[in-house]
Amino acid sequence: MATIMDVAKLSGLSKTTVSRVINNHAYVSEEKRMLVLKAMEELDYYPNPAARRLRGQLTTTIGVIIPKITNPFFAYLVDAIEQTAYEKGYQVMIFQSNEDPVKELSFLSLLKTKQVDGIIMTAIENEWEKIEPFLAYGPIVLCNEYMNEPAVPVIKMDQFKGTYMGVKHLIERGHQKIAYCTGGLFAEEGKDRDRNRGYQKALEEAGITVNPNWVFVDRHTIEDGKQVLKKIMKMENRPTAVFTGSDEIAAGMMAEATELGIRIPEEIAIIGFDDQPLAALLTPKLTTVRQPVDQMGQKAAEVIIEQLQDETVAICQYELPIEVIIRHST
Amino acid sequence: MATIMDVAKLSGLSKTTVSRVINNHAYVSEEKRMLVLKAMEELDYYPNPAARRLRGQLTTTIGVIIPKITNPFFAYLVDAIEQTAYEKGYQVMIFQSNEDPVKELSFLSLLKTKQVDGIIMTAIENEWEKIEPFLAYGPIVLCNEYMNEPAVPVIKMDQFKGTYMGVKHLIERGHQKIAYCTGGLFAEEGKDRDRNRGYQKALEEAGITVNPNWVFVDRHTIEDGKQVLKKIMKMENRPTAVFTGSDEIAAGMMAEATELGIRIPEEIAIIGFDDQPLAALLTPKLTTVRQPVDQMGQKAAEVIIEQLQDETVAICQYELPIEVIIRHST
DNA sequence: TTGTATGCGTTATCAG
DNA sequence: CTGATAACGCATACAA
Repeated sequence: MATIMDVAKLSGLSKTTVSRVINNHAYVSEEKRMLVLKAMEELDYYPNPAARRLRGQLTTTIGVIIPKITNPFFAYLVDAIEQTAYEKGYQVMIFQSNEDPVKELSFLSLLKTKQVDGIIMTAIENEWEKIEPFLAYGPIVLCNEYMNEPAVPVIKMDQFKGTYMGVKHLIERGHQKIAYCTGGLFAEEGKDRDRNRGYQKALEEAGITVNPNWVFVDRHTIEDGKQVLKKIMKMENRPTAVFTGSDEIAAGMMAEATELGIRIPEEIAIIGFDDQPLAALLTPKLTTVRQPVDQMGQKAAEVIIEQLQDETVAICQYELPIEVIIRHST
Repeated sequence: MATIMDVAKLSGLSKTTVSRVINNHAYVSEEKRMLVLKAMEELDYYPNPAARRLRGQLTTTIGVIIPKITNPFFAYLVDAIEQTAYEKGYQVMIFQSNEDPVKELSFLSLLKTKQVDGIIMTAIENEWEKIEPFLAYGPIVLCNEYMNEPAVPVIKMDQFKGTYMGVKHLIERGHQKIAYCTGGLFAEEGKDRDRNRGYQKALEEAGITVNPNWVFVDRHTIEDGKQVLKKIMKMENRPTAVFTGSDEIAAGMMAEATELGIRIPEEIAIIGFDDQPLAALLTPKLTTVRQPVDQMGQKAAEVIIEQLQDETVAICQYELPIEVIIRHST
């Protein structure tokens, strides 16, 4: 590995001058700049990131914290971020928290030693009070999650509206008994709070009251979906439609329904969330709420890079549109 | 961030001694060791990886190069690797090559500056001659790919057998006209060569000759699958079964078949590859060749860590079992 | 406009 | 058994 010293020697100049051209400083004569550039080329020189980090420099590295890469939603999100970052000359490091707050904190602390210049968080496992101090070491951007304090840039989707529209679609189809399945809790605050409100609002407007028996919390996987469907089918008074928190859950429900010989949407209508490729492959094709995951990833990358390049840039919130894709499961 | 110097001061010892206890060197009295440990604890000290890297030290970081994270096969593979590595105290960095040889090389060169201690490659985009030199900087483990030279550890699955068994299953079901769909080329060497051989062997044993019109190369996506099915359906003399290179392709074919009102498996039987969660969600459920991706990822992580911890360890090849999961699409 | 000297946090070498 | 010192590669304050 060629070092800055090698370049200096070959070009007959000092380390300092070489460093200056690397970092595009002013006060370098065009003539010497060329000399340096030529030497760099010749030696295939590339600055050692470890040395830069040790100096506390930025290194065009951004970290992305995700709960789980096997969740397609996050895989696509990461892909979009990576794509955009790469085009702008940034590398991304992917960290799986597995929803473990301790891991999340340990990833955040990578900022301290400049292992990463900034971090995009796509979920939040800790109290904001625990996360906030890390801002001193580098920018944090929230993507797909948000806090009420406007201390950091946020890129999110209008989950309230998405859910509202999804449930409304069900109502328009004539359903009155609509179950609700969420990855979070059915609470005023915390995860999926906006979705919860969207569900409630839509029902309320139609003069329907929430039936707590039909609210399923903390459901994530295909297996969860299967269980939920089984549960529903055992109920005496059962819903005719269900709004789910992800296409996976919806897929699990559909698989179980097929197993049990229950017809969709005739006996039970199902709507998903995300619009993953999977959705269009199911039979019947799944009606779902599309999240513009590519746009979101792209925006998140753009915003954090902007923060990195210009510390004074304003802190904004971005809300991306969301839409219901009507197929054949409702 | 506390540094080694802070620890030294607090414990009343020198940097050197502190460094010695960090690295478990011999020749440190139990008494001072305790002093140091206590100070480290108190200051929440953690060695700066950048400094270590600069010194050319190992840093318990392993890199994984994958083509594309949105491909569920690789998402699950990465997840398994990450899980295993984490348990053993290693972090993993994920790099997407997007099948770009240049990117692959740039990731490999991270070894030079010890950004990563070792690399697991899950695909190979360059000639081995280009990759081989990087071995001088750290171990490389091949996972899901292999070269004929035994210079590096390899963890692979018996793709030959998997394909052979899959095609044989089709033959046992009475099919004689069996199409073949691969992500690589239908060549003696290169990507998917073992699968090609498995297909040929199974046909040969049954006295069937390969029909080149029924061989589809370089197919990867759901969309590709749809196209292939359309093509097949337009043929005058068309196959009654098709062996596909991935569950995605199979899913695409099935979706298109449903669209066209073609019954599976009656009119055309389809077998997938991978056994992704998706496979059991399709209608009919997809018969597929299961790849033990979790085991493979785990083994890959174990092997590279072994290499890292003991340079003299033997270079082995591991071949994992593979099986046909018979469901309802064949 | 250019160069010298210093320090970032570690570990290795060598002397005590 | 312990400690001072140099070196890893780079960027900056300061000098020239």
